[in-house]
Amino acid sequence: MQVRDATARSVAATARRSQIVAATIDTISDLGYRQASFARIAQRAGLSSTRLISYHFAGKDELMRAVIADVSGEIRDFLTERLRDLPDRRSALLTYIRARIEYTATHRARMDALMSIFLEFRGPADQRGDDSAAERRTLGYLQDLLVAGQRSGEFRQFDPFVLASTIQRAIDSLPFLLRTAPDLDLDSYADEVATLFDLATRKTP
Amino acid sequence: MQVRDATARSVAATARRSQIVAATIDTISDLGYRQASFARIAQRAGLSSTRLISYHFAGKDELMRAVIADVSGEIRDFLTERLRDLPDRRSALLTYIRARIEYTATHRARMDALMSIFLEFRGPADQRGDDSAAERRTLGYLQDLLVAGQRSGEFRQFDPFVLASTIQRAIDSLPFLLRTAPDLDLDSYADEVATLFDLATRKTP
Amino acid sequence: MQVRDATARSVAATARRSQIVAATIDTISDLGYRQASFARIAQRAGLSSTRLISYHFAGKDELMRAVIADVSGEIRDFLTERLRDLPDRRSALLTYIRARIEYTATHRARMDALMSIFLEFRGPADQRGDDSAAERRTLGYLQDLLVAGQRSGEFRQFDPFVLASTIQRAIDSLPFLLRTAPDLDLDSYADEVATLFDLATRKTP
Amino acid sequence: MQVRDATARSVAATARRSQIVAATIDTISDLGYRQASFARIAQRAGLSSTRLISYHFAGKDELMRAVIADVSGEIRDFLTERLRDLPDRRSALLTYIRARIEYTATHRARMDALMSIFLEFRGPADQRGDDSAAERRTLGYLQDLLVAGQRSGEFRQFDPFVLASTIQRAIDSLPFLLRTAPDLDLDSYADEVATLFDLATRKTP
DNA sequence: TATGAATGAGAGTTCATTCAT
DNA sequence: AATGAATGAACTCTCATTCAT
Repeated sequence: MQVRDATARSVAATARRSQIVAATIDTISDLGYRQASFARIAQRAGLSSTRLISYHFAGKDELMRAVIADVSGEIRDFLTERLRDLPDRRSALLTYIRARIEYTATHRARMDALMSIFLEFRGPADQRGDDSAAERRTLGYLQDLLVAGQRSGEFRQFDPFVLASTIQRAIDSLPFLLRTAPDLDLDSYADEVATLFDLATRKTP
Repeated sequence: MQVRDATARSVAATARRSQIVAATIDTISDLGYRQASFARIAQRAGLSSTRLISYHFAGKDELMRAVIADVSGEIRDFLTERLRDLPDRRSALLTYIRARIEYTATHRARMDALMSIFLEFRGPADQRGDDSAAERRTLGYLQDLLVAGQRSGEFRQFDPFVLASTIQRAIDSLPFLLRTAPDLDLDSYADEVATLFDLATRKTP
Repeated sequence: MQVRDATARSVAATARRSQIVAATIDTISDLGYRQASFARIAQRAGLSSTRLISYHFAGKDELMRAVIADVSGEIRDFLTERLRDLPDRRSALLTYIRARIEYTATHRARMDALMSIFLEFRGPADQRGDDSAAERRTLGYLQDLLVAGQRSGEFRQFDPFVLASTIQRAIDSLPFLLRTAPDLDLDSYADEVATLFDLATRKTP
Repeated sequence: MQVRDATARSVAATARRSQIVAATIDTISDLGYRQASFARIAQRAGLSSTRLISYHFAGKDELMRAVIADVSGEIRDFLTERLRDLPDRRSALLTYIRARIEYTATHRARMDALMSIFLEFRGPADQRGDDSAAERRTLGYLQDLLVAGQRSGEFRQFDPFVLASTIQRAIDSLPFLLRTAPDLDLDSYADEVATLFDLATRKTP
């Protein structure tokens, strides 16, 4: 019998799940999604058998969804905190960009794992429509922000979808960039990207 | 004895390799990298056994490298043709962006497969250093272009690496964007992206 | 300490056992014996863990034996009631056939489960000798009846074992027949089978 | 790559498949369907790994279908031979019954395996509609025979479906009967069953 | 009377690759 | 240039059961 009902779950079970999720994140970050088998995750978590993972998660998909929920929930909280009380859309946009980059900088493994999973799930095209909910939500936030800024006259006229996508990709791909260039100065990187999209969105004088 | 030396290869062998490479591209594009097993590729190529693939390619890696060589070679030719005789760096940048998007639009499966492979190879960090040669070459071209434009005074001062990366990602991620939005109008998409990066690079008035 | 001695069992424990037995019957009837795992039975019984089943029953075999006892006891009572005060063996035989079919018609799930278990238990030849006690008992009843009828001159001379087996199978297989033909008219089915075996057993004129 | 196309298969592959099918029949007959795992079948066939079974058969279902095809094909040939040139329907019916019983007597393991598979496949109700094709074909033959005999005036009026089912079950259950009574005299068994259904079908004088 | 957590054994299946011809 | 047969390793997942409380 497995523990599948998220509403009622014991403290011990929650702790185990967290432990497994953490091991999963580390494993994916180090070895990539494909190498992150139950066996390797169990090994890293110090578990004697993969069976315990199957016990706590209905399957690999549910485990990955748990990772997504865990990380993207944390990001949401982080962003919510940072995006509070901002005077205008331009500040919101630039803060969003900087905050996302900062989070990536300070949570490399988590972001790396999250993006690896997204890529993997997006794999067999259209097949996993529902799983990218969190992703679409974020894209939606950006798009809404851009539209609002256009309406308020802060931004020039552009296609909000294209801009939002481009911004999103620029940030989302940072974990992969960090693999090739782990010593990248992320402060100046954030400055550059913020400036880049500021220039790309502001009303041309 | 197997045929692995590219310098001396018969016509028949070359044809077989091309056939397998084409089937690989289609399979990856349709099912994603992970589902693109030798069995599925062989099936699509109409081969009775996976053995024939192993015979012509030393391993999965070599097969994927062959796909990369095939597609990125074609892209290089396409770009070389388009980027000839341009008056200035700005034209070169915008033409590069438009040309890459056009190529993606007219060769969806090829680009999808190429990007899927790049992502997969990039996976187990640092492990596949050599395989992204083609990728770095492209990034290098963009970076050189941007640096030259800055020197000539056409572009503002920015970090060429960051800009080049962002442009690259915006274009590279198009195949994945097309999975979610296959009906995207790629003409206007090209306009938007070109404008975006024009504004982001030009000297602020 | 677990409760396995049928002689002393509390009301609550008995109720739980009945609940589990009922869920087992439904599960087997719906999904077949093989799919009737503890997990699925627990789910249907509304239990949070398979542990509770293991607690009340020493193992899967004991659970199945409980189902057999439950259902075959009910059948025995039903038949005892119907077979009371019959004038001759012929009436007894025809009434037995009709009563068994009627019980099957009005207790489809129970009979389906019972027969599924019998078939499963009979599986690994000779291995489960003791479990088919109830089955042999029924066969014995039929056989005794036929022998008595032959002695009294009501039936012709035939091998009582063969006849009893054939009658038994004709009735026992009804649940499986109902899977393929759920809309079978069981009244006329009973008529046909009763007539069939009446003709097969009566003294040829 | 697996061998799945029945039309073109090498001699060696056919031999291997036959060997595996034979081992499967023995295993099922000895241990029952459930215990007949690939591991046990491989062991009995003298193969070093279960992998070879998976290589020759797409899955467990295909293996079982191969067993069904093998055995039921043989039965069909056997019956076709026996049922040739019979003067009337009554002879056909009695010959059919005797021939089926004789085949069962002389091919116990094969029939045992066949019936075990049928029962297993029939398991998850309705789910495997197509697999019992061979079964329905046989039932159809019997039913047609009975109808023809009624039209020609050889048989009394009864429901052909009920009679056919009962005859079928009486014969099909013989392998299971043989498990409990392996020393059953099958010659006299055949006599009894033939007489039984002769009386049950003939026109009452 | 009941529970959550954990377990070892085994299942079928997929994978890229190799042997011998 | 090509082939059929075979392989070992690894995969996720299910099973009934037991431990400790």
